[in-house]
Amino acid sequence: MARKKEYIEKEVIERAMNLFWRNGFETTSMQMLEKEMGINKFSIYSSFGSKNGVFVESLKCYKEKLNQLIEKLKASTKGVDAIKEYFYDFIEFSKETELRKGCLITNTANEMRADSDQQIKEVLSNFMNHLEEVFASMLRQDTSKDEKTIKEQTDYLIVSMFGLSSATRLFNKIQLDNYINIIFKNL
Amino acid sequence: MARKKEYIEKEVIERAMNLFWRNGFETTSMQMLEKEMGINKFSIYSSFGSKNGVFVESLKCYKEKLNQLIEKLKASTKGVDAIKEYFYDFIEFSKETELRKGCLITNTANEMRADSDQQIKEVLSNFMNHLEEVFASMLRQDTSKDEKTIKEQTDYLIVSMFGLSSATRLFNKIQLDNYINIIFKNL
DNA sequence: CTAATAGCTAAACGATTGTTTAGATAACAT
DNA sequence: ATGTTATCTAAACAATCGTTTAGCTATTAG
Repeated sequence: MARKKEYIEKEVIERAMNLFWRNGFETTSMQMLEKEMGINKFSIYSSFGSKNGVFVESLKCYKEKLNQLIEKLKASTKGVDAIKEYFYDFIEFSKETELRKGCLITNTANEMRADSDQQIKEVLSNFMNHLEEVFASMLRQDTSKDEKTIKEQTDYLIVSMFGLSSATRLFNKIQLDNYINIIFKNL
Repeated sequence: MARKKEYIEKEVIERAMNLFWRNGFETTSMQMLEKEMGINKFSIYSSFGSKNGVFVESLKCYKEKLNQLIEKLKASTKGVDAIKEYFYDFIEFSKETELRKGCLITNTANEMRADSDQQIKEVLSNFMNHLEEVFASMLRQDTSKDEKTIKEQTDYLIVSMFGLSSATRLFNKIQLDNYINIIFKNL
């Protein structure tokens, strides 16, 4: 028929994702996206519809990457110790030489306001629910725990993930280690 | 000499602070500030110099309010239990009927980027250091703890505060209670 | 080779950003 | 009462925001 795309959508979205990860949604402009994605505004809009569209795809891309860690977690039989390993895996995953990025999901949750985009909110809450289930099923590997304890500890771990995400952006390695060590003393 | 100001700077800053607290720095525009503070852009600029200036004063105002909780904490002799009380006091403090605001300090820390304003960064790190010292001195009330343990547990509590701040914005009362209960299980 | 068409470049869109300025208003010292 | 001057209102500033459009380019089908 006609001309072919000179870029691969998966590739340019990965670049966009890294930019959003570093700078957040509000601070990232279309101008910055053009430069980082290496394609024109027209191409961005024809592929993804809007800045929000680029962001939603970026979130999906991030979730896919994070899902590799979660799959490893799910495959383990080490119960709560596997969750501790996941925390360390996450630190390694979110580390960057120049800048501490934290977790794109929790960064976005922190950036969220009452009137923020509904679609993005749903992506976030779906992810949180999924992670919650995985944590719970890992905790249940210790059959001595009753469901009330499972619920309590799951809530504790989810909030701890938020603390850890902020921590990877703001604090040093020693402080992170101290944090993680004590988190799992309590379980 | 001439005309007098028709507003009190402390009062309009408190209104600005509440707006920043609800919406964050980036999302809050001068237009919104005008409306919320009830004064003209000209007045804002002549009193505070810039949007950044308004924000820095808002942070100071927030710190003053939070400092009331911290003073109560410092006055206590209940050691780690006093810190737990501080966590609950903070939840009460940051609660709002319509919207969950979290902590302005940690919200701002989460919004911070590599190229963000230096003055704001300093206000944040000063506060973090102060809170760290207070937590440490409360933990030292238990004389059986060595300094290594004090350092570990202080780092843990600081990061936990970040988790709690995000949590007050995103999660419900039950989840918060579960979180706080386990945080203090074996400190 | 030619016609059709999707993707490209680049300029422009209106709206809003933070900031400044010109002129009207009002309170003080004399 | 009057002149001085700080504060007010309101309009305008350049820059940037996310988004759209017009026209050139290049690929493919016939």
